[in-house]
Amino acid sequence: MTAAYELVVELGYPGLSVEGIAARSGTGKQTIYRWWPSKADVLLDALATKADLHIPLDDTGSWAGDLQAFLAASFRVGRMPGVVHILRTLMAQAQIDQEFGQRFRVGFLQRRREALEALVERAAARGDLPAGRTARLVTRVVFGVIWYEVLAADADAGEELIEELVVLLAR
Amino acid sequence: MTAAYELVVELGYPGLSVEGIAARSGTGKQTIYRWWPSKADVLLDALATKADLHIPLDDTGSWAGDLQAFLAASFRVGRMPGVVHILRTLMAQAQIDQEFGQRFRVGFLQRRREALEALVERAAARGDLPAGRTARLVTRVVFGVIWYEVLAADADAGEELIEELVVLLAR
Amino acid sequence: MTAAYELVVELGYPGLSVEGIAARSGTGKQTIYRWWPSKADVLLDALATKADLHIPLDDTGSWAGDLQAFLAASFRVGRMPGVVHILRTLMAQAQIDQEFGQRFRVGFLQRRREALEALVERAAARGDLPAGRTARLVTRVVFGVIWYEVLAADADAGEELIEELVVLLAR
Amino acid sequence: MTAAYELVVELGYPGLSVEGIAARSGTGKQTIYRWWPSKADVLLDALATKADLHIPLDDTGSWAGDLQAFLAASFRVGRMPGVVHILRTLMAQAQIDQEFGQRFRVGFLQRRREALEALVERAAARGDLPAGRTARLVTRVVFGVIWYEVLAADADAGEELIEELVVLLAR
DNA sequence: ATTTAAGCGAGACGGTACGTCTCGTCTTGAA
DNA sequence: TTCAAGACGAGACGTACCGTCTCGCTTAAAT
Repeated sequence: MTAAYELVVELGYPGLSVEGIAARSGTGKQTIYRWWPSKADVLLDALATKADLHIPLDDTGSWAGDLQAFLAASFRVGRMPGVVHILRTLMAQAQIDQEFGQRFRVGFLQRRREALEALVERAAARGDLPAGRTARLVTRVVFGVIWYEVLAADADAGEELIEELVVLLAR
Repeated sequence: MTAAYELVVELGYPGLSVEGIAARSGTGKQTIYRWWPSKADVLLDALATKADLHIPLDDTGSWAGDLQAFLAASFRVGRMPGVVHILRTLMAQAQIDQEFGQRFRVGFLQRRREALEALVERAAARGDLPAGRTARLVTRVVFGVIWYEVLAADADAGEELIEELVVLLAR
Repeated sequence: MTAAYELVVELGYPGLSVEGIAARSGTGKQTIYRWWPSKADVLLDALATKADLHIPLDDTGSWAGDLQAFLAASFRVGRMPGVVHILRTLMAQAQIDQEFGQRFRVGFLQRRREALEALVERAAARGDLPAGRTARLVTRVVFGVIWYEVLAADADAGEELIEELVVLLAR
Repeated sequence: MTAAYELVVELGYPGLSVEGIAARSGTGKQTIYRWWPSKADVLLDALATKADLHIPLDDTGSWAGDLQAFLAASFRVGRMPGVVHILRTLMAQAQIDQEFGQRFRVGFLQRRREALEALVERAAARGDLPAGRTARLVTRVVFGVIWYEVLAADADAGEELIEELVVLLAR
């Protein structure tokens, strides 16, 4: 079901209406309102279902390796068709719709931040985290760069950015 | 005129309608459409008019000092009432409305990026830019962190983040 | 069960929904659809059950007396709380819902017409029916006046109308 | 404009929706809501516009003649295609929708009643009104019979009913 | 005593229409 | 000639019910 909405999204637009989702998926509008509080939440579920957003947290043996893997996986997901478009839409809705914003921040953004924080803590425990790289700084820089890329960039980021970030944050 | 819209915005909402702006400012809707292609552009103008977004590019003598000044000024602007709300709304609209997105990226985001790039170039010319801090990396990190703060943060950033960033990017 | 719906009606409105009836009576919607083809039919049954609509056809010895008794009984029923409201609703539904209209006309209106016709025939047999008072004319006039009272009147009819009708139709 | 809705009505049903009226007439829904408080009021206007409901009140010289003319004109209007259907729908809505009911009773039913009352008064002044035919009784009987015919009859009334009524009410 | 089946309450489902809202365009009337 | 005021066509919003459709659960009869 969510898969169907995904399609709507890919073709889709901010001319995406609950009306349209219902028509496309062959359901009534009420059914959608029964399960999701807003169309942004449908999108969020669709994103989670369709694009498996799992970012690997396997121990590569070093902080540099872990960070490199994390960034590479993140950019790989972003290269899937439609994903960037959905991410933009979700972040936009989170600004516009207070309540969805809350859900999005807690259920999505914070969760990802925690994943990265776990990596940072592992590095700290391992002892190969350079000085001054607090979990807070690292998450802000990493997710800041990623989201800025998604929301504000005119050109694709490419591999060099990953490399530069790894050098910056892991020496 | 733009000043009046500002007020609308501060009181305002994403329940901000062209209808409402016109009523509040005592003009007809048509008059607004004559001057701005969308209500987001009104907001953008209002932001430029009301909140002087000038970021000082005066030479403080060192890259660390320049960066520190730049960041401090940026966060100071963000602490003005309503500004963060407007920035969020503009970025959201830029995702939703393709054409405004183009104008916003070129006329606003890129312009600020160029300001910071000028600082980086000055540092490079001066010779006190640490290795690996390309203009591209620095702008992405700085604006990434700022925008992430604006769009995604649950708590205020505070001064420490500035300090950490300066240390990170300027040794 | 029908008694419960009656209550719904008395409190009720044309904001009367099958959903509401089911909730109020503590049953499922399906159960109602199992027994009645539409909510109007529920109302019709409720009317028959709750308000005993029996109109006395006992021989009073004269056509004038019979007619007087018939009219008095009819108006008495109409003065029961809720009955007029239900009658209005039923007649309205009969106009809107073709199939219920059929059932209502045959099973309710016609039945009552036949009762009055029997009275007219008794009068004719007795020989005290004034000239020109055919069964058809009498039923149309009597039920016409009653229903016009129910559907269109702004003020209550009162006793004088009965008297005038008796004089008109029975000399 | 109202003429267009008339068409909707003639094809129409209680499957008549504001949505449908708007689509058919090439307007937006809001425009309809701007001008009429409910779709029943649209119908009422359409009836007044399309079917000229003027009932002649010319003096025929006698009460019997006046009444005969009034009844004949009324039945003639009722024989126009669609008119009976609309009348039924309006009366039904008047029962269901309190506020429209008020408007319908005062602006339509009462107005017609007054027209007939004028005839009765003329007859009284002329002196050829039989005893016992008060204005109230006559209007109730005449409109009662007409509306009963419209709302409850299974077969058409025909001319004999007019004749019988004239005899009954004008000797 | 166990099975079978009917009827039940509950309520999700695909739909339709509601009346409200805002959009961006078009039309007036006064200054 | 300009512009405020606001009507207009369009169409999405979220709500309310419609009538149909499973679901388990409870009886009650038939085995």
